[in-house]
Amino acid sequence: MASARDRVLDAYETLLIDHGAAAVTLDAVAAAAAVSKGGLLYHFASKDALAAGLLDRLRERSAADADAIRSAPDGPVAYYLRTSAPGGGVPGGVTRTYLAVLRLADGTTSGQAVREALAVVDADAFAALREELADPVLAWLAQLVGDGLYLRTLTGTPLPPGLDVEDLLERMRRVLLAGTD
Amino acid sequence: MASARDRVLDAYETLLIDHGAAAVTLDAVAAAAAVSKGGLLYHFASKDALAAGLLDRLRERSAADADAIRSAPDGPVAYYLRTSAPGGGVPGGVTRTYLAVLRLADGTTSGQAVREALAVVDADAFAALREELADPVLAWLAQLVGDGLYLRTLTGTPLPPGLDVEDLLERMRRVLLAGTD
DNA sequence: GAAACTGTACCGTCTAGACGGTATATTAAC
DNA sequence: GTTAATATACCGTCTAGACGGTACAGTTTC
Repeated sequence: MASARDRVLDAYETLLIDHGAAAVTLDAVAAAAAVSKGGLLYHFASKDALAAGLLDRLRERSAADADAIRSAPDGPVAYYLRTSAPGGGVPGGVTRTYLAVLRLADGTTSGQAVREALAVVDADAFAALREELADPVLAWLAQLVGDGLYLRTLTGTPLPPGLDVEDLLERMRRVLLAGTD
Repeated sequence: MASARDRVLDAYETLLIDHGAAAVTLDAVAAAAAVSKGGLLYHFASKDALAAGLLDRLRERSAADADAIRSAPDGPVAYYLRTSAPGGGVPGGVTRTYLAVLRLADGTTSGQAVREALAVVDADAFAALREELADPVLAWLAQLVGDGLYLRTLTGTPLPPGLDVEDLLERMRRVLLAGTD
């Protein structure tokens, strides 16, 4: 069994993604992590500290993902789009943490810290995409497409009927090749 | 002065966008709308009814926007991207309502209704974009770029340095023209 | 005179966080 | 080498405050 601290963060992510920020109470997180409320507060002294812990995890995983994206066999763009897409069941790793953090992106209290963490992740991804695409506008375009997919994953909006991510990838490849002329 | 009902919905939007869903209490909405709590509850019998009222407004404005997008001088794509972009100060109209509703898109209670409303708006936009772009993959691509901009607006993530929406638009025009061959 | 409010007082529920307690492992004292 | 002290990792309960919603009597607007 994973450490209690990790289990708490996992449960926090799950609750954020599946039931939204409103459903996230300390009691609910503790119950989902199979930890007592006292135990939870031992590891994270407050709800804000819990959020800060998730941001730390996001930064860690984003940094670790930077290596994966650079060494992806199909290239950064394909990797980025595939991991952003709603299909493929429950996302894991950075994507999961990223989606959970998006749910925290209110304008409230620690909202500033959330925005800064998201900005770092986006900047990392942009840098990784630029390794494949020298043209910054094209890299930005590719990233925005991926972000659009993220938004759909976040809201649960279905894909247009008859289309899937591979169609999109194929077209993106053509667009990007043509753009590098 | 606008009708109290409209002022309540305006205040609700503002609170959602500027301070997040957590800050939205009935008291806060009433105060921001310069309406008594009793008056608020006269128009919207519960918090759920208030959310439902915002979804109604979103559907109305989305339908009204369908006309605007079709008759946009630069074409649907340019219109969609420009109104999605974070720049240009506080957004108004559909964009504003859409961003507010995104903040409601938790996995909770009325989350199902929210997702359905967002799906309708997205389907409307997709249909409008397809009037300019016969190829569904290209239309989807254009929409995803716009949605990526929405996500940035939502999270307040800054644009990549040295780039703006017009750079993106110019590149999109080239991509889309090349794609229609 | 009805519709559209205002203003206030109140209730029940939920929640964050405080707090005190427990079990065990490690270290220090003698 | 055993006793004492300390640190770590929790558990379970309690409380003060916030929030949604009710109730209702009065006031303005048309």
